Amino acid sequence: MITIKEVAHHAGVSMSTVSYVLSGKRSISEETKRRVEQSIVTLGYHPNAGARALASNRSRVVGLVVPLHSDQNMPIIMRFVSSIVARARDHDYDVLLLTKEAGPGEAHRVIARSMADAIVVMDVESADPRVPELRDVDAPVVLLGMPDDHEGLSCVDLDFATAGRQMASHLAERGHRSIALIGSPPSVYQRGTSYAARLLAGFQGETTKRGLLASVHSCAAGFDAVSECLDDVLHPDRGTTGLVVHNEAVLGPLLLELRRRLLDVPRDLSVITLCPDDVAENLPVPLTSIAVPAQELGAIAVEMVMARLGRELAPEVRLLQPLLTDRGSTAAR
Amino acid sequence: MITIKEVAHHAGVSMSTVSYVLSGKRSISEETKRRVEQSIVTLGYHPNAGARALASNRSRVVGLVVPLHSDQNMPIIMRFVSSIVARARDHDYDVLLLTKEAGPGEAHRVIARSMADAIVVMDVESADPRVPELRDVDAPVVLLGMPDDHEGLSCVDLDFATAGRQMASHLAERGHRSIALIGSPPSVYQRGTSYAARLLAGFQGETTKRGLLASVHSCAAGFDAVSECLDDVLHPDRGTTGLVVHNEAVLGPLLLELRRRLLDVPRDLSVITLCPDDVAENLPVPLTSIAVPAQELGAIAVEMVMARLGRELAPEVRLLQPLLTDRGSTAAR
DNA sequence: GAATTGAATCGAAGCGCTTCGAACGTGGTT
DNA sequence: AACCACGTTCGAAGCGCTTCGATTCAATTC
Repeated sequence: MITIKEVAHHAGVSMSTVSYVLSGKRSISEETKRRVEQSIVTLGYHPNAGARALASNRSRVVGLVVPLHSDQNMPIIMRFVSSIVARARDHDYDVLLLTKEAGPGEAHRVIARSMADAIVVMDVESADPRVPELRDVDAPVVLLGMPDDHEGLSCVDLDFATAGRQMASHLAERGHRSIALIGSPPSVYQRGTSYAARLLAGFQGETTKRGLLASVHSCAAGFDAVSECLDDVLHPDRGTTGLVVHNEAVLGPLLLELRRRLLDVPRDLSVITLCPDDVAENLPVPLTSIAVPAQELGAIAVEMVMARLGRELAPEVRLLQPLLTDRGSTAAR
Repeated sequence: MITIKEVAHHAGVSMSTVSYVLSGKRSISEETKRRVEQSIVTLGYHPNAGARALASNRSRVVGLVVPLHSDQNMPIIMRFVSSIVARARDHDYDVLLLTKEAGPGEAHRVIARSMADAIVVMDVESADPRVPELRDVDAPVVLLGMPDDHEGLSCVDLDFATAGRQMASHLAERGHRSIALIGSPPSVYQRGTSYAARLLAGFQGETTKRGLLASVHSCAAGFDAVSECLDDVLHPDRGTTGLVVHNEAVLGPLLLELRRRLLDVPRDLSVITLCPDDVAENLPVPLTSIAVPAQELGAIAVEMVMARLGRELAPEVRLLQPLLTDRGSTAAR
């Protein structure tokens, strides 16, 4: 193993000079810098992370708590992970993989052992049991998702309430008077997944305000469940003409089932949804949708964490405003 | 931060004694051990990972290279990740998340810097460009998947060739004389995904040996692609009566489309597939299938890596034998 | 009773790096 | 000519841990 000492010797300078060339924390003459960099390449030097962490009190690692068993939405979780890793690497940070399933305390463990400098937590729920523990973690923590009680914690999330409102408005403005929300399976609501509840609240607030007829349906994945759900949604008594779907897993089967029933989107039924853009684009019928900006949310989480590494910064909640893309799946009536 | 020194002082022993209590590498009297452990709890001591790594030359971290942008199969990738993290934690190891997309060299970087003691690489392809680089990594490396040229490398994978053979046999033994394989989209074969090619080879070997009529179809996800593919598969000239599906994403639409065409499984068409057990169980028609033993493969990868940490061990290829579960989706004819 | 053993513990030398204060020129000020 | 300031560089003191003799002491052996 090549050490900084050998590099120093090879370049004819002291260890500290090499260190300063690497960190840029003190000015070094061009000539010396060149020589040192040359030696580093020639010898194939790689700084030892442990030694660095020990001396500098910084591991250059962020811990990421990922829900690995989550029943659904793996692809979208991966988008988050992917953007978080990429942004962290931009800051020359690595990512330590912690699992939600391993329980709380994982975050505390890696911080207490100085394995990581900060923590990002994904898939945070309304009454997430991890939240209290996270408050006690002695390092910057950023949550992806917003628990009900987020006092003293930094969070990033999509503004689901506004998204709910916006989708309801979108239909209302096109003259729909009776609309339905197809949401996640009951388990998601029971678990108190905060985003589902917030979207629902926004949706209901808006429909109430506008005096629309609104029904809400919890729907599991699977073709039979979807078909059953549609029976309910489309019951003649309701006169439903617009559909808000907040359940990615259901979109494919739903559109198929509508086709099977010879119902055209948007002629017979307007549909708007919340899902990643490329999903909305690649459905049998492209859907007007609000995007889940996984990339941006991940990037912001990393930015927030990095900003809090050096200085003491107040906790902050950042709600990304929803962005609606019209793909023509909603019609006026 | 509580250090080992403070623990030692609190317990009235030397630092080394505390260290030996923790590592168990030398015998310590019951009495002393008790006192030290008590002090550790009282003071809330957590060993500093960097210092430990520096002194012991072991980071207790394994690097895991994950394909984060992979077009498909995120859920199954997560299963692998999940089992790898869990098994690594069993060995008191943490997992550093590296992405396939960040390029090769990531593995080398973390090893050279002593950020990790070993590397596990997922989603290895036939002619994986990472393979040559991995040979030069100065640490144990285990591949999940088997590149064509795996000399000098340790690999774990399902025996896809046998799986292909086995599925063909299964249908042949039930009297099917003309069968079809529905595989992954062309991109997967072009990319040279090793498992797809191996399954195909096994399938073709077996059908040839048995003198069956066999057709092979590459099929993209999406309902239209599936429908089109079925037109081809079920063309009357072929007389296809049995279907082998090696493309998880296609299963749902496929079964739906068959239902739409009023074809009953297994009465009109026998179907057998390779996918995780719970997927096979939860389809509209439960399918007879060969399982993708993600848990086991992940666990074995970790075992292999751990076994190679201390001693020098020869590279090894381990192919898990396929396990077929009959769910009644294939009939005799 | 001296010598031998082995269990239990201690002390100190690193592991490879960062960082702080000091030192050394050099050039510009007074 | 003495002084200061500044840009560069060096030396050394840690950072918190592991590990390798060395030491101690009691139990055993001859």
